[in-house]
Amino acid sequence: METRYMEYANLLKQKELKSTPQRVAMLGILDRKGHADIDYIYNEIKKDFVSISLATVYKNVNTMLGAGIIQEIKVPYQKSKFEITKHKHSHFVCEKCGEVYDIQEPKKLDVELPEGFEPKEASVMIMGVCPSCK
Amino acid sequence: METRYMEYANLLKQKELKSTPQRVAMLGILDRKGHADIDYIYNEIKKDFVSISLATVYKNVNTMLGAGIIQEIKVPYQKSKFEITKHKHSHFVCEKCGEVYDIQEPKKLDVELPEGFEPKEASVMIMGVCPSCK
DNA sequence: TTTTCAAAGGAAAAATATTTTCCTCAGGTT
DNA sequence: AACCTGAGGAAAATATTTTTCCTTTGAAAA
Ligand SMILES: [Mn+2]
Ligand SMILES: [Mn+2]
Ligand SMILES: [Zn+2]
Ligand SMILES: [Zn+2]
Repeated sequence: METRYMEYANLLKQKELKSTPQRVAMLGILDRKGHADIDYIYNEIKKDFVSISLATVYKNVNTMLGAGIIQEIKVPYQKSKFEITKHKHSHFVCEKCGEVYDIQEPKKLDVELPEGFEPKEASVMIMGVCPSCK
Repeated sequence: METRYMEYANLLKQKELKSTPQRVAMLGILDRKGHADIDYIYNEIKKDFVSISLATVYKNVNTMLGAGIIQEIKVPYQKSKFEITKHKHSHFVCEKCGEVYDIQEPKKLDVELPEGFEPKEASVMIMGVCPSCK
Protein backbone atom coordinates (compact mmCIF):
# COMPACT_ATOMS: atom_id res chain seq x y z
CA MET A 1 0.00 0.00 0.00
CA GLU A 2 1.30 3.43 -0.99
CA THR A 3 2.70 5.12 2.07
CA ARG A 4 1.61 8.51 0.71
CA TYR A 5 -1.97 7.34 0.51
CA MET A 6 -1.84 6.44 4.18
CA GLU A 7 -0.68 9.99 4.90
CA TYR A 8 -3.64 11.49 3.11
CA ALA A 9 -6.05 9.09 4.75
CA ASN A 10 -4.77 10.06 8.16
CA LEU A 11 -4.79 13.72 7.28
CA LEU A 12 -8.47 13.44 6.44
CA LYS A 13 -9.30 11.46 9.55
CA GLN A 14 -7.50 13.93 11.77
CA LYS A 15 -9.88 16.54 10.46
CA GLU A 16 -12.96 14.36 11.08
CA LEU A 17 -13.49 13.75 7.42
CA LYS A 18 -14.08 10.38 5.87
CA SER A 19 -11.17 9.06 3.92
CA THR A 20 -12.52 8.20 0.50
CA PRO A 21 -10.59 7.08 -2.56
CA GLN A 22 -11.73 10.20 -4.38
CA ARG A 23 -10.41 12.51 -1.68
CA VAL A 24 -7.17 10.66 -1.40
CA ALA A 25 -6.75 10.87 -5.16
CA MET A 26 -7.41 14.59 -5.13
CA LEU A 27 -4.76 15.12 -2.49
CA GLY A 28 -2.37 12.99 -4.49
CA ILE A 29 -2.96 15.14 -7.54
CA LEU A 30 -2.39 18.31 -5.55
CA ASP A 31 0.74 16.87 -4.02
CA ARG A 32 2.20 15.97 -7.39
CA LYS A 33 1.18 19.16 -9.19
CA GLY A 34 1.74 21.58 -6.34
CA HIS A 35 -0.89 24.10 -7.38
CA ALA A 36 -3.92 23.10 -9.43
CA ASP A 37 -7.26 24.56 -10.38
CA ILE A 38 -10.60 22.77 -10.38
CA ASP A 39 -10.40 21.77 -14.02
CA TYR A 40 -6.95 20.30 -13.67
CA ILE A 41 -8.00 18.28 -10.65
CA TYR A 42 -11.13 17.09 -12.40
CA ASN A 43 -9.36 16.06 -15.59
CA GLU A 44 -6.63 14.25 -13.70
CA ILE A 45 -8.90 12.38 -11.35
CA LYS A 46 -11.12 11.27 -14.22
CA LYS A 47 -8.22 9.14 -15.40
CA ASP A 48 -8.67 6.96 -12.34
CA PHE A 49 -12.31 7.60 -11.50
CA VAL A 50 -13.98 7.67 -14.85
CA SER A 51 -17.43 8.43 -13.56
CA ILE A 52 -16.55 10.94 -10.87
CA SER A 53 -18.81 13.94 -10.82
CA LEU A 54 -17.49 17.45 -11.15
CA ALA A 55 -19.80 18.25 -8.26
CA THR A 56 -17.84 15.84 -6.11
CA VAL A 57 -14.64 17.67 -6.92
CA TYR A 58 -16.22 20.98 -5.97
CA LYS A 59 -17.72 19.53 -2.82
CA ASN A 60 -14.46 18.01 -1.73
CA VAL A 61 -12.50 21.12 -2.48
CA ASN A 62 -14.89 23.12 -0.34
CA THR A 63 -14.92 20.56 2.42
CA MET A 64 -11.15 20.31 2.54
CA LEU A 65 -10.86 24.09 2.41
CA GLY A 66 -13.17 24.28 5.38
CA ALA A 67 -11.06 21.77 7.26
CA GLY A 68 -7.89 23.65 6.40
CA ILE A 69 -6.39 20.69 4.56
CA ILE A 70 -6.01 22.72 1.42
CA GLN A 71 -5.86 26.40 0.62
CA GLU A 72 -7.01 28.63 -2.17
CA ILE A 73 -4.62 30.86 -4.04
CA LYS A 74 -6.01 33.66 -6.14
CA VAL A 75 -3.77 34.21 -9.11
CA PRO A 76 -3.95 37.21 -11.46
CA TYR A 77 -5.54 36.39 -14.84
CA GLN A 78 -6.23 32.79 -13.83
CA LYS A 79 -8.80 30.70 -12.09
CA SER A 80 -8.07 30.07 -8.44
CA LYS A 81 -5.58 27.35 -7.69
CA PHE A 82 -5.50 25.07 -4.69
CA GLU A 83 -2.67 23.50 -2.78
CA ILE A 84 -2.19 21.29 0.22
CA THR A 85 -1.69 23.42 3.32
CA LYS A 86 1.95 23.59 4.30
CA HIS A 87 4.33 25.92 6.08
CA LYS A 88 3.79 29.60 5.33
CA HIS A 89 5.41 30.61 2.07
CA SER A 90 5.20 33.02 -0.81
CA HIS A 91 4.49 32.48 -4.48
CA PHE A 92 6.11 33.14 -7.77
CA VAL A 93 3.76 33.20 -10.75
CA CYS A 94 5.11 32.85 -14.25
CA GLU A 95 3.45 35.35 -16.54
CA LYS A 96 4.30 33.20 -19.54
CA CYS A 97 3.04 29.74 -18.58
CA GLY A 98 0.97 30.59 -15.53
CA GLU A 99 2.70 28.10 -13.27
CA VAL A 100 2.80 28.88 -9.58
CA TYR A 101 5.96 28.12 -7.63
CA ASP A 102 6.58 28.13 -3.92
CA ILE A 103 9.30 30.46 -2.76
CA GLN A 104 10.42 31.35 0.71
CA GLU A 105 8.76 34.36 2.19
CA PRO A 106 10.81 37.51 2.63
CA LYS A 107 12.66 37.71 5.93
CA LYS A 108 11.10 40.95 6.96
CA LEU A 109 8.59 43.27 5.47
CA ASP A 110 8.57 46.87 6.56
CA VAL A 111 5.17 48.18 5.63
CA GLU A 112 4.06 51.58 6.77
CA LEU A 113 0.48 51.31 7.95
CA PRO A 114 -1.65 54.33 8.77
CA GLU A 115 -2.74 54.75 12.38
CA GLY A 116 -5.31 52.21 13.50
CA PHE A 117 -4.62 49.41 11.07
CA GLU A 118 -3.81 46.09 12.73
CA PRO A 119 -1.89 43.73 10.46
CA LYS A 120 -2.37 40.02 11.01
CA GLU A 121 -0.49 38.54 8.12
CA ALA A 122 1.11 39.41 4.82
CA SER A 123 1.12 37.65 1.52
CA VAL A 124 3.68 38.27 -1.14
CA MET A 125 3.40 37.30 -4.76
CA ILE A 126 6.10 37.76 -7.33
CA MET A 127 5.24 37.88 -11.01
CA GLY A 128 7.91 37.11 -13.54
CA VAL A 129 9.33 34.50 -15.86
CA CYS A 130 10.13 30.98 -14.70
CA PRO A 131 13.20 28.95 -15.69
CA SER A 132 11.36 26.80 -18.21
CA CYS A 133 9.98 29.84 -20.02
CA LYS A 134 13.15 31.84 -20.40
CA MET B 1 -19.95 70.87 -15.40
CA GLU B 2 -18.24 68.58 -12.92
CA THR B 3 -14.52 68.87 -13.37
CA ARG B 4 -14.06 65.23 -12.41
CA TYR B 5 -16.34 64.12 -15.21
CA MET B 6 -14.13 65.93 -17.67
CA GLU B 7 -11.16 64.02 -16.32
CA TYR B 8 -12.85 60.69 -16.89
CA ALA B 9 -14.01 61.69 -20.33
CA ASN B 10 -10.48 62.60 -21.30
CA LEU B 11 -9.09 59.48 -19.72
CA LEU B 12 -11.37 57.40 -21.92
CA LYS B 13 -10.59 59.36 -25.06
CA GLN B 14 -6.88 59.08 -24.47
CA LYS B 15 -7.35 55.33 -24.63
CA GLU B 16 -9.39 55.48 -27.83
CA LEU B 17 -12.60 54.65 -26.05
CA LYS B 18 -15.83 56.52 -26.44
CA SER B 19 -16.76 58.63 -23.49
CA THR B 20 -20.25 57.59 -22.54
CA PRO B 21 -22.28 58.69 -19.53
CA GLN B 22 -22.32 55.10 -18.28
CA ARG B 23 -18.54 54.77 -18.41
CA VAL B 24 -18.02 58.12 -16.80
CA ALA B 25 -20.44 57.13 -14.05
CA MET B 26 -18.62 53.85 -13.49
CA LEU B 27 -15.33 55.64 -13.12
CA GLY B 28 -16.95 58.09 -10.72
CA ILE B 29 -18.21 55.22 -8.60
CA LEU B 30 -14.78 53.60 -8.56
CA ASP B 31 -13.17 56.90 -7.71
CA ARG B 32 -15.47 57.48 -4.76
CA LYS B 33 -15.44 53.91 -3.44
CA GLY B 34 -11.81 53.16 -4.18
CA HIS B 35 -12.26 49.41 -4.68
CA ALA B 36 -15.55 47.94 -5.82
CA ASP B 37 -16.81 44.67 -7.23
CA ILE B 38 -19.21 44.22 -10.14
CA ASP B 39 -22.30 44.09 -7.96
CA TYR B 40 -21.42 47.25 -6.13
CA ILE B 41 -20.81 49.10 -9.37
CA TYR B 42 -24.04 47.79 -10.84
CA ASN B 43 -26.16 48.69 -7.83
CA GLU B 44 -24.66 52.13 -7.59
CA ILE B 45 -24.95 53.00 -11.24
CA LYS B 46 -28.55 51.85 -11.32
CA LYS B 47 -29.38 54.78 -9.08
CA ASP B 48 -28.58 57.10 -11.97
CA PHE B 49 -29.13 54.81 -14.93
CA VAL B 50 -32.22 52.89 -13.97
CA SER B 51 -32.29 50.73 -17.06
CA ILE B 52 -28.59 50.03 -17.44
CA SER B 53 -27.83 46.43 -18.25
CA LEU B 54 -25.56 44.32 -16.10
CA ALA B 55 -23.99 43.22 -19.36
CA THR B 56 -22.97 46.81 -20.00
CA VAL B 57 -21.21 46.92 -16.66
CA TYR B 58 -19.34 43.73 -17.46
CA LYS B 59 -18.50 44.88 -20.96
CA ASN B 60 -17.21 48.21 -19.74
CA VAL B 61 -15.19 46.65 -16.96
CA ASN B 62 -13.55 44.36 -19.48
CA THR B 63 -13.01 47.12 -21.98
CA MET B 64 -11.48 49.44 -19.41
CA LEU B 65 -9.35 46.63 -18.05
CA GLY B 66 -8.07 46.01 -21.55
CA ALA B 67 -7.25 49.67 -21.95
CA GLY B 68 -5.51 49.74 -18.59
CA ILE B 69 -7.83 52.38 -17.19
CA ILE B 70 -8.82 50.12 -14.34
CA GLN B 71 -7.28 47.11 -12.67
CA GLU B 72 -8.54 43.93 -11.09
CA ILE B 73 -7.65 43.01 -7.56
CA LYS B 74 -8.17 39.45 -6.43
CA VAL B 75 -9.07 39.44 -2.77
CA PRO B 76 -9.20 36.33 -0.56
CA TYR B 77 -12.73 35.14 0.21
CA GLN B 78 -14.29 37.85 -1.96
CA LYS B 79 -15.28 38.54 -5.50
CA SER B 80 -12.69 40.46 -7.47
CA LYS B 81 -12.63 44.17 -6.94
CA PHE B 82 -11.70 46.85 -9.43
CA GLU B 83 -10.02 50.18 -9.06
CA ILE B 84 -8.88 53.03 -11.24
CA THR B 85 -5.28 52.51 -12.25
CA LYS B 86 -2.95 54.66 -10.22
CA HIS B 87 0.61 54.70 -8.97
CA LYS B 88 1.91 51.33 -7.82
CA HIS B 89 0.79 50.53 -4.30
CA SER B 90 -0.02 47.70 -1.94
CA HIS B 91 -3.27 46.70 -0.27
CA PHE B 92 -4.60 46.15 3.18
CA VAL B 93 -7.69 43.98 3.39
CA CYS B 94 -9.84 44.01 6.49
CA GLU B 95 -10.79 40.49 7.45
CA LYS B 96 -13.79 41.79 9.34
CA CYS B 97 -15.55 44.06 6.85
CA GLY B 98 -13.75 43.10 3.66
CA GLU B 99 -12.77 46.65 2.77
CA VAL B 100 -9.65 47.13 0.73
CA TYR B 101 -7.35 50.04 1.55
CA ASP B 102 -4.42 51.41 -0.36
CA ILE B 103 -1.16 51.45 1.53
CA GLN B 104 2.30 52.37 0.39
CA GLU B 105 4.34 49.50 -0.89
CA PRO B 106 7.28 48.33 1.19
CA LYS B 107 10.54 50.16 0.50
CA LYS B 108 12.43 47.05 -0.40
CA LEU B 109 11.61 43.41 -0.59
CA ASP B 110 14.40 40.92 -0.29
CA VAL B 111 13.07 37.71 -1.74
CA GLU B 112 15.33 34.75 -2.29
CA LEU B 113 14.52 33.31 -5.68
CA PRO B 114 15.92 30.02 -6.90
CA GLU B 115 18.29 30.09 -9.87
CA GLY B 116 16.62 30.95 -13.14
CA PHE B 117 13.61 32.86 -11.89
CA GLU B 118 13.28 36.35 -13.29
CA PRO B 119 11.14 38.61 -11.15
CA LYS B 120 9.26 41.41 -12.87
CA GLU B 121 7.12 42.79 -10.11
CA ALA B 122 5.90 42.06 -6.64
CA SER B 123 2.54 42.49 -5.04
CA VAL B 124 2.03 42.68 -1.32
CA MET B 125 -1.26 42.26 0.49
CA ILE B 126 -1.71 42.69 4.21
CA MET B 127 -4.65 41.06 5.95
CA GLY B 128 -5.81 42.44 9.26
CA VAL B 129 -8.33 44.63 11.00
CA CYS B 130 -9.12 48.13 9.84
CA PRO B 131 -9.68 51.15 12.10
CA SER B 132 -13.47 51.10 11.78
CA CYS B 133 -13.65 47.43 12.78
CA LYS B 134 -11.47 47.53 15.87
C1' DT C 1 -17.89 -10.47 10.90
C1' DT C 2 -22.47 -8.35 10.37
C1' DT C 3 -25.25 -4.31 11.31
C1' DT C 4 -25.91 0.47 11.36
C1' DC C 5 -26.04 5.17 9.91
C1' DA C 6 -24.28 9.59 8.87
C1' DA C 7 -21.49 11.21 5.50
C1' DA C 8 -20.03 11.04 0.67
C1' DG C 9 -20.60 10.00 -4.30
C1' DG C 10 -23.12 10.50 -8.82
C1' DA C 11 -26.53 12.48 -11.82
C1' DA C 12 -29.29 16.01 -12.68
C1' DA C 13 -31.27 20.27 -11.67
C1' DA C 14 -30.84 24.76 -9.90
C1' DA C 15 -28.58 28.83 -8.92
C1' DT C 16 -24.93 32.15 -10.08
C1' DA C 17 -21.87 34.44 -12.82
C1' DT C 18 -20.18 36.04 -17.16
C1' DT C 19 -20.20 36.54 -22.14
C1' DT C 20 -22.35 36.91 -26.56
C1' DT C 21 -25.82 38.11 -29.85
C1' DC C 22 -28.67 41.22 -32.16
C1' DC C 23 -30.67 45.30 -33.00
C1' DT C 24 -31.11 50.23 -31.90
C1' DC C 25 -28.93 54.35 -30.54
C1' DA C 26 -25.55 57.88 -29.80
C1' DG C 27 -20.57 59.84 -29.64
C1' DG C 28 -17.41 61.83 -32.44
C1' DT C 29 -16.13 63.10 -36.91
C1' DT C 30 -16.81 65.06 -41.55
C1' DA D 1 -26.91 67.86 -40.75
C1' DA D 2 -25.27 63.22 -42.24
C1' DC D 3 -22.41 59.29 -41.46
C1' DC D 4 -20.33 55.40 -39.33
C1' DT D 5 -18.57 52.67 -35.84
C1' DG D 6 -18.62 51.60 -31.35
C1' DA D 7 -21.69 51.27 -27.22
C1' DG D 8 -26.05 50.28 -24.74
C1' DG D 9 -30.11 47.28 -23.60
C1' DA D 10 -32.58 42.97 -23.61
C1' DA D 11 -32.40 38.44 -24.01
C1' DA D 12 -30.09 34.27 -24.96
C1' DA D 13 -26.16 31.54 -24.50
C1' DT D 14 -22.21 29.86 -21.79
C1' DA D 15 -19.69 29.00 -17.94
C1' DT D 16 -19.16 28.16 -13.21
C1' DT D 17 -20.59 26.62 -8.78
C1' DT D 18 -23.94 24.83 -5.57
C1' DT D 19 -27.83 22.10 -4.26
C1' DT D 20 -31.00 18.35 -4.39
C1' DC D 21 -32.12 13.65 -4.23
C1' DC D 22 -31.24 9.11 -4.01
C1' DT D 23 -27.76 5.34 -3.67
C1' DT D 24 -23.49 3.75 -1.83
C1' DT D 25 -19.82 3.32 1.42
C1' DG D 26 -16.48 4.34 5.30
C1' DA D 27 -15.99 3.48 9.82
C1' DA D 28 -17.71 2.53 14.23
C1' DA D 29 -20.62 -0.39 17.09
C1' DA D 30 -22.52 -4.63 18.10
MN1 LIG E 1 2.15 27.30 -2.57
MN1 LIG F 1 -5.74 49.98 -4.63
ZN1 LIG G 1 6.80 29.68 -17.11
ZN1 LIG H 1 -12.97 46.61 8.62
